[in-house]
Amino acid sequence: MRGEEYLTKPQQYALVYSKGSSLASNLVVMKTLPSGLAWSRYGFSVSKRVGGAVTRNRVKRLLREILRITPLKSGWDIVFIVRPAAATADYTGLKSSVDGLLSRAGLLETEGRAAFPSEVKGRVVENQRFN
RNA sequence: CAAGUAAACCGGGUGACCGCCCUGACUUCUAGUCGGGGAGGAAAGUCCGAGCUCCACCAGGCAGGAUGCUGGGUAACACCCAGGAGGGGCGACCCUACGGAUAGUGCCACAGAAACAUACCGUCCUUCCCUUUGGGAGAGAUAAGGGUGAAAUGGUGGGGUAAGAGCCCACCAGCGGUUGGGUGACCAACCGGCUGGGAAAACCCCAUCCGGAGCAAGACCAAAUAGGGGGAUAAAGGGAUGCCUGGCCCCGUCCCCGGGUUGGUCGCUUGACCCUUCCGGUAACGGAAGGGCUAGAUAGAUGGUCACCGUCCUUCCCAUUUGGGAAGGAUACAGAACUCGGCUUACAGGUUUACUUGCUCC
RNA sequence: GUGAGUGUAGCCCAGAGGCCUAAGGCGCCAGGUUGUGGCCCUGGAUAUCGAGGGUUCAAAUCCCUCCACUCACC
Repeated sequence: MRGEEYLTKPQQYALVYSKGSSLASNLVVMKTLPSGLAWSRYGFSVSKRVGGAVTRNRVKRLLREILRITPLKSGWDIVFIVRPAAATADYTGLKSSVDGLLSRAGLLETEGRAAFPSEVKGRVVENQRFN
């Protein structure tokens, strides 16, 4: 798999965990960190508490499909941490949950800029202060 | 028809759109176009056995571990097949850690006289004493009966005896021997004497087998750092990795500290492989001929959204012999990571074959 | 991938074939004490010994197979 749009190294995950800001729903927790790159990268963290190899693979495939369709704002590293409740969720449930989180963070390409430009700016400044 | 036993197998299908990984050809210039392929019977648990790679090579001993009726199969096995013995089931059939307890050491709580060599209550005989019915003391015989226990030294019946006892007899169980059958485990017949627990999933003994580490093995390329400090050493030291010994080969060095690296390619899928037919073998399996190529990711591909059809269950309606229609629900266990052979465990539902028992009809 | 370990009451734990119907501490309940509460005293309840099977006369303990969890190494 091409590494351009994905987070692959453990160090990258550790950076987002420690310095990123988080938003949560009942299915997933989203951690975001501005990367300064021209594109956005994302990754998934599905622990064994979610289920066996089959259910964990299925959750990752669903999330990959959702993020393939969804247009993202560029310049962010995003990690989705899956909660055990997502094991029984279907595609539409996960999609609404992820879309809700992304729009709350203002990372959707179309909606985000138009709806909450000021809040997005504020969030970026806040994150940079952490760095 | 019902209940069951044993084997083998399937484990959703078709279509549309949007995607992922590998690969062939073409275009061209590093992205497209057109093809081809893309999870399992357990891929799982990681419980065994191997291949492969490295540890320089070989042999022996100790320790440790594994296996444990017999014969065969296999690359090997704790697996498989066939057979024996024991046990279970009316039966088809199923189950079995199934070597050794006179090689030794230790254990068997409580109860009981006694748990390994013992005599409590008893039974019998005899001597002495108490004047008698009877009682007491002592010497001896006995292992039938009582009682305890999970277990008490063959069982049942008869004879026999002072009372008893394999003391004797018949049958049964066990042991030993002879003969016969079988490659063997073992079986059958006959004879003999009369026989003294359990536990080796307590330590152990016997027989057979086993070197260690693991694809993050290992090889190559690129990049980067150091070319340092300390110690041990020349008839010694080191190089196998539980310990020891011997041989042989290699190194002139070896160990510690410090420093660097987590990129890429190979290994990586043609293999004890799969299918068909024939031959040998009771079978596991082996041999021959012909045909086939069947996932290779690297934060880890094999997916997502729908539509229709299957299969099963429930309810209702039509029909009342099969069946037809509608609505709702269910559609399992589970995801390759070096590769095989097994074992074990999980699994909605279904198919086929052979057989057993019972009921009914001809 | 390899190796090691743990599972016993709500929690922490003892046990090492028979005296285990399982000890102890914290917690819980009831009573006493106190004007009330705490401390204290007395009594009590709470355990399919992770699950299943086997060996044994007898298993929390020995053996086998599963399940869950933890740790170590590269």
